Amino acid sequence: MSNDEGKNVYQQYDPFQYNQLDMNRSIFHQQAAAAALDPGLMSFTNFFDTSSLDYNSLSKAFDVSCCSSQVISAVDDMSKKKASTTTPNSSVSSSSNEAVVEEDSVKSNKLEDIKGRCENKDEEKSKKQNSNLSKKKEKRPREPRFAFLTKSEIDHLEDGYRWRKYGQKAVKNSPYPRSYYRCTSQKCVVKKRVERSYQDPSVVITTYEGQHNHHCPATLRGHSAGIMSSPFYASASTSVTAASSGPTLPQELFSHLLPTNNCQNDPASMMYQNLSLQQHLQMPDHYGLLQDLFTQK
DNA sequence: CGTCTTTGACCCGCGC
DNA sequence: GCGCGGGTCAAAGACG
Repeated sequence: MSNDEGKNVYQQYDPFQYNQLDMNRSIFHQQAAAAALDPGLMSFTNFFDTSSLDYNSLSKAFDVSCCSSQVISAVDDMSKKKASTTTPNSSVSSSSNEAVVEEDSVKSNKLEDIKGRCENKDEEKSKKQNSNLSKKKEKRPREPRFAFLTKSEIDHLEDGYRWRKYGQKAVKNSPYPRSYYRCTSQKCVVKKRVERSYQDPSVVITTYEGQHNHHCPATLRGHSAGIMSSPFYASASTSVTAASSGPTLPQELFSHLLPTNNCQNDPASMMYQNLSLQQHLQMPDHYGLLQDLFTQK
């Protein structure tokens, strides 16, 4: 690694500082590693296909734009909802962030409104509702959300964190249910939804909401700890240039996505080091991993 | 016994 | 106002 520029690139990201690290980036690594681990999983081949993705939005959604904690929406809730009525699971569009902010204040007003109305309800129900409302009093802004499309037989992909399933719902127009998971770590409010695409049952749609405020738990089944170390694309450093020499991929994006290479003592990590990003980009048979990303108000 | 999943009920927002 | 769909709660059961 004689390239100073590359050095700087690596120094921008320390995979062991997960409490500082936004989830967006880590999930990217995890999914990437998962894709490398399991040949049944998708690679990033079409991830970088420009047909449907704006890389500005992409980099923002992954919070790769340095220190921004705010994820700019690629798809807000309303536009997503409308799109999903016709083509659920496949909508990709963009919207203004201002509109999202505006929706915030409107909703908070509505909340107050609803709170007032609920006061008149009967005792038993109001008991429960009051507890719910009191929770909602603390105007908890919706966390940014983003989704992954992953080709996998497994519904719930290991991503390094521990999740507790708290719900499952049938999805309209789909024979496959949607599962709701919450991060088991205390004070961590990250949630994720997992559902299978009805259009392509081999594709799992995982939607993350929020950012982990803790380290990735070390007590992972199997190899996930290694995945979390994210050495996966260590050798991709040499591929970045090639990848970014493509039509649209900004090197900056890659530089933020690439982890530092300080996990060499992790055997599980080592196996990824021979996989370059370029290799993945040259696998045309693989389905695109990330196709849709969006935030909600 | 602690942790996790299952599942029916419930709440809420939205469109009609 | 009503019905629908998404999201959440929480009791009960399964599991290690």
